[in-house]
Amino acid sequence: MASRVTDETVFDAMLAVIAEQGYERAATRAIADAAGINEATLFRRFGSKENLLRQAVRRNFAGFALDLDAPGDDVAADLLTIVTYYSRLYETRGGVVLTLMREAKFSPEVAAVLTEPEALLERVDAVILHHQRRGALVTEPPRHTFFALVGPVMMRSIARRVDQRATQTPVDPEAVVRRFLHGHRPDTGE
Amino acid sequence: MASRVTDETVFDAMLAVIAEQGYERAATRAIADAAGINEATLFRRFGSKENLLRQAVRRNFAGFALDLDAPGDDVAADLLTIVTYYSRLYETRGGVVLTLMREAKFSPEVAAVLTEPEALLERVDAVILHHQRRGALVTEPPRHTFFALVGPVMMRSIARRVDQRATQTPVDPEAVVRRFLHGHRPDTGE
DNA sequence: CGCTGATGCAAGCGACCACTTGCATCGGCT
DNA sequence: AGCCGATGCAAGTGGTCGCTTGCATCAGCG
Repeated sequence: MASRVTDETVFDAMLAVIAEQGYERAATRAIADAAGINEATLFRRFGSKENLLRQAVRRNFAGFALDLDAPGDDVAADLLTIVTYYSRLYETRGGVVLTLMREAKFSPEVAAVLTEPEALLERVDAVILHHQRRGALVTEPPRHTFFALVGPVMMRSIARRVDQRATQTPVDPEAVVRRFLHGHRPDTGE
Repeated sequence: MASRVTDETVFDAMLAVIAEQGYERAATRAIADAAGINEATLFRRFGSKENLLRQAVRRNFAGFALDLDAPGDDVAADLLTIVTYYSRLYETRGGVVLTLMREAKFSPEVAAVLTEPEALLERVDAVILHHQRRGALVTEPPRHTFFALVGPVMMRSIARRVDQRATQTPVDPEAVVRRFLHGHRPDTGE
């Protein structure tokens, strides 16, 4: 009874519009149109643009569960879990994620919304620390390790959206982990 | 005669405002204030916001020359040149570069301005290809190599501006290249 | 000294946008 | 059937912003 057009539809519409316009440019009118509802309805249902974003982010990234609770003896396996998660995220929602990350800098509105998904990073930190202590990874601030691991994935996602000539090939998480662990020299014993 | 406030001052002001506000939010009024001139003067001198951006970018990134014309036998040395260049760029102008890259996606105005600095990437491609053919690098699309190399640097620059808890430590280009070539396993012979 | 051209100032125009409001409509519920 | 809440529609409000304009000022140059 809530509505003929579900909230999920509106969330998807919003994320889609943000992906191609950015948050600020994403006019509530355009979001409403994309969702197939009236702009007034959108405000009656969600109150404000910020609140709509918050709900959309929450509902969308809650689904992306990262199974990281029990880091084991296998570095490669754990890193693969991480890379796979982020490459899937960037593959499906890359436009939104990057836009929001950037826009958070100057929009407290956006920043406030992003605090929730950021909690995920702490769990990643823990896993990396675990393997550093085991001696399976170079010791350095875990965020550095994280950036080195995920940076390539993320840059390809950025490039796909900026550069025409960039590869459209999706990232191969196994290759990323292998290169990360063994380096980019050919035939180094892999 | 030209003016008491130089064009360079205005360019710097614009890039500074963009770095913290983004291009769209960077109000011409705010730029003019930051430069210490009147908004009307700004338009009389530069015509439009887009043209101002173009001149600012041109003048600012022309200075960043990349010395890459003669790739040699030393992969590490050539990669170091590349990483050093980009880490310097992100260090000093990271806020602007990333913002513009992202905003280019939905603003043809910005995209048009960025075509010039993009030419640089082709020279980087050539160097990477050269070393791939020499057998010093894994063979893959050169842009992939580039992303894997520079991704970590760039992500740290992004993080510095988004995450409070991120490292403020500047990137060490030598370490980046070493890890890139040899991987993140400790003591792999290096 | 008188001209010229670049500047500052203040006001305004037109466009866009988040958000509101009043009213008619329509669907499900009792 | 009759009610009620959610919707669509259209118009509007107030704010921001790119850009313009008219006028006064001020510096350099002959």
